[in-house]
Amino acid sequence: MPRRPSFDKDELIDRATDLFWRRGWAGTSLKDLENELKLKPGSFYAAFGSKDALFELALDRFARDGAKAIAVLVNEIGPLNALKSWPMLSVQDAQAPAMACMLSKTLLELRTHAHPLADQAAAHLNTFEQVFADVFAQAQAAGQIRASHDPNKLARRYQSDLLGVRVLAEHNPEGAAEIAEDIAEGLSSL
Amino acid sequence: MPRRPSFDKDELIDRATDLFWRRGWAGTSLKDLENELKLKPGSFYAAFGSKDALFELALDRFARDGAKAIAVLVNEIGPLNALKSWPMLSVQDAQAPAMACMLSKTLLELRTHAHPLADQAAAHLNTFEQVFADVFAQAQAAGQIRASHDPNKLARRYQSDLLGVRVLAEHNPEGAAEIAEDIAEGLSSL
DNA sequence: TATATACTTGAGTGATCACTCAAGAAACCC
DNA sequence: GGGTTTCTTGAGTGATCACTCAAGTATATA
Repeated sequence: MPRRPSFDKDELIDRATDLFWRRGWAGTSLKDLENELKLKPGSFYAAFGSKDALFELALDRFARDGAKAIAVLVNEIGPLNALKSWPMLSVQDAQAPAMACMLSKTLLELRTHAHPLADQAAAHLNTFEQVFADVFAQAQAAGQIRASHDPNKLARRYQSDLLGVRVLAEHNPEGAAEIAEDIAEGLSSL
Repeated sequence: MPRRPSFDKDELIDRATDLFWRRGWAGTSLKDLENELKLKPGSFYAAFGSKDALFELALDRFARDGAKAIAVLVNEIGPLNALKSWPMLSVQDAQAPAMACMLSKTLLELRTHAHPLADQAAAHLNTFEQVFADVFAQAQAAGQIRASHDPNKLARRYQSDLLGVRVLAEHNPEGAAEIAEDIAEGLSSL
């Protein structure tokens, strides 16, 4: 009996994620979303409920895709090589809407407004830290990194380095590539 | 013959800088500024011309104050100790409106909109990189860091580390303090 | 084909955005 | 104190914000 929607909701979330990542929360208007998703306001609200609800889906999508990419990389080239490659990949992804991490952009934009989406971004960042800690632990288990290091602390420093180089990449891509190389080299002496 | 303004423009710029640093560009409305600066719209526009013009003054103020603080620190405790202290000071400044650097916040918020203020922020970041390079060079001249290192590259990596730890500090102050300590320790082995 | 059940449309909501401007108030020189 | 000049005030500008909703349309079952 029901009429079926003419769009693939999943693909719409992908497109919205790109838009939000590039333009930020305040920088993306409903009109922008309507144009990008080819949805009239009524359909938009029927499908997603609100701009913030869609932004939350976009944060989840961004985090899910990132975690998946890291897992694939670990599987393909091993934990240490994955950690060494990731910074350069992050900083040189020509397809990415922005160099900086969407989570850090959201955190910086909304934290001081006490907006729930900032907490959501922070939670995802913590999850990534745990993901990195797991990969460091795997590298230790494989004898690639000395067991005396605390994988949680390595992960925290790694994430800090990653956040920094991705901010740098926004205005100095070449410099950022150099630093990404440095970060990778630094992992060799652990 | 002329009536003199009842406010100290310089002090108003300080207050505006705090507000912009905390809330960001889109997150600070004219109404916010009017409340904070106790200025009616007419006076505001007579004094500053536009929101963007004041934001530009605020970026300049932020950069000037930062450069001044670093210079004072170098003068008081020497170049290497200044570099070692700066990350922890940045991350633990209880008076600061936000942990993250105002320049990086502005860059991330406005770069993808091709807003002139993003270029302004990027230019200030480059200036800071040069300031750090000078301090590294001073540390080398004082024999505190090996001369074989390229001070420009050290400065770039240092700034990347600093940007990262200040983003981290937004949602994990304790972790950020640990990393700030790490960054300082890393400078000892140069 | 008739009917039920969605999905789609787009004009319209009040709120807020950055900003303007004309009129009034205050300070200075003579 | 008169006259000039500037500062201050605040109501008001059109534009845009996120969002609503009633009417129209398409699709599935019966």
